[in-house]
Amino acid sequence: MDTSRLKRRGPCAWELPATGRMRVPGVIFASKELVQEMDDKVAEQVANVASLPGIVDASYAMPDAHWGYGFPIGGVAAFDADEGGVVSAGGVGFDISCGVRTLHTGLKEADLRAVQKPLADLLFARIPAGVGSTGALHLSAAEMDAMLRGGARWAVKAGYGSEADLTHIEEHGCVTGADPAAVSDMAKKRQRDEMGTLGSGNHYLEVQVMDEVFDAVAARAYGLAVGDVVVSIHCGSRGLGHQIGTDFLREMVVAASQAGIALPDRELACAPIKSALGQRYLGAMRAGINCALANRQILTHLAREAFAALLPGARLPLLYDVSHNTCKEETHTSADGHKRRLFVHRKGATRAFGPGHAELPPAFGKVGQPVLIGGSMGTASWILAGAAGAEERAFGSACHGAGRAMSRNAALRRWHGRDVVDELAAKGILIRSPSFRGVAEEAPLAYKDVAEVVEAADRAGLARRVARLRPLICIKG
DNA sequence: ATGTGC
Repeated sequence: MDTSRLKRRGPCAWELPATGRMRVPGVIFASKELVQEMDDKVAEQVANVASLPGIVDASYAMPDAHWGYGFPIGGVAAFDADEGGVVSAGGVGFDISCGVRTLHTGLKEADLRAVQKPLADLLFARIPAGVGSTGALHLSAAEMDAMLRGGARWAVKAGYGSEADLTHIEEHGCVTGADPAAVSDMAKKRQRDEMGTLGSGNHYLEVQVMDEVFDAVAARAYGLAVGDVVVSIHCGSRGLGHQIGTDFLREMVVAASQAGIALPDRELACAPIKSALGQRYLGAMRAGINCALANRQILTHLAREAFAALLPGARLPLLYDVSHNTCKEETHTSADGHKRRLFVHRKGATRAFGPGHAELPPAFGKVGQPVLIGGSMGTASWILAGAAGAEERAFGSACHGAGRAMSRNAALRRWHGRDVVDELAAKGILIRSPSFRGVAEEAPLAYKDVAEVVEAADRAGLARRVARLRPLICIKG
C-alpha cells in the first residue's frame, strides 16, 4: 500500500483522512511492515465503506485486512439507524458467523502423543468435512425454524453438549431477533443435511498444545497452562449463510439505488436499517448466526465422542466461542462522548470486549473476553484478550487470523497437497483431509505470519496476547 | 466462504 496518503496515529494505527465522498476517516491498525504489504485495494475499500450513510467515527481495518467483497476482510464499521445508517450483506460476509471455538481437554501433550494417530483417524472418520459434506442430522421444516431461532441453545436441547457450554458462547449461544421467515426456502434446503459439518477452505478442527504464555494472569483466568492440550473448531453457517448473502445482496443492489444511496462499488449494496429490507436482512442474518452457533455446538459433541472413545475420562469443557462475520446491535460510546445503539459490522474481525464488560462471563470479567485467532494450517494459533480501551478504538474489535498472502491458484501452482501433508507429518503434525487440492490451497506459506498480525493487534491496543497454540492434529475441510 | 468458475 502507498503510505504517503496515510497519517500515522500511533505505532500501529494509520489514518486515511476523509476526502471526496468519505463521511468519516479510515483507520488501519497495523505495523509499518504490515500496512506496506497490504494491497492498495484495502485502502480503497476502507474509503468506500467510509462513504456509506450513517457511519460513525471511522471505517476501520484490522492488521490482517485484505481485499474482500465490497468491505475488506478485516473491516469494522458501525452505523447509527437514526442517522440513516445502513446494513450491508457484503459488510457481514457470505459465511455468516464464521468463527472459532476452543475446548479444554484436561490433557497434557504426552497424553495426546500416545494416541495421536488413532485420534486423528477417528476424528477424521467422525467429523464430516469438505465441499458439500453432510451430517447425521436431517432437519424437518419445523426443526429448521427451531434451530434458526435457538442456535446452540437448540443444539444443547437436542442432546449436543450441556447447559454449561452456553455461558461460554457470545450471546449465550443464541442471538435474539432471528427471523426464520426471512430466510429463503433455498437457503433452508441447502442447510437441511449440513448441520454438524465442517465445510471446506480454511475451516478446520485442530488439536493443539499451548506452547507459550504471554499473559499469565489472563491465561489463569482462561484455565490454561503451558503444555495443555485444547481443541479448536473453525467453521460457520455453511450453505445457509452463503445463500442468505446471495439472496439479500441481489435485493440490496436494487434497494440502495431506490433509497438514493450512491454506491462507489456495487458490492457495497446495502439497505437503511430503518427499512423493511434492512430489518428482513437483520432477521435472516441473525438466523444465520444461530445456525453457525448450532453447527459448532454439534461439532463439539462429535469431538467429545471421539475423545471419549480413545481417552475415557477426558472432559472437553468449552473455553469460549467467538464469531468473526457478523453485524450486531451494541451500545457504544462514540467519539463525541454519546452512548448510543450502533449496528457494528465485523467482517473477518473478532469481537474483543475488554475487562469489565457486562456481557462477559464472570470468570473473564477482570481480563476481557477471549479472542480466538486461527492460524494457517500447520502454524500457530493464538488466544488474545480484549484490551481495556479497545471499545474506544474500534468498537471492541480485533483481528481474526493470518490472512492470505497468496491466491488459491498461486498456491496450487506452487505446492502439491501430498507433499504438504508429508512435510507436516515429519514435524509431528497430522493432517487429515478429503482433498489434497484443498491442502495445497491452504499451505502454511500461502498465509501471512500470524505472529506479526497478533503483535500488531496487541501494540494497537485492540487485544493483548495471552497464549500461543501449536497444532498436533488438523482435520481439514 | 460456496450444491467452488457471469
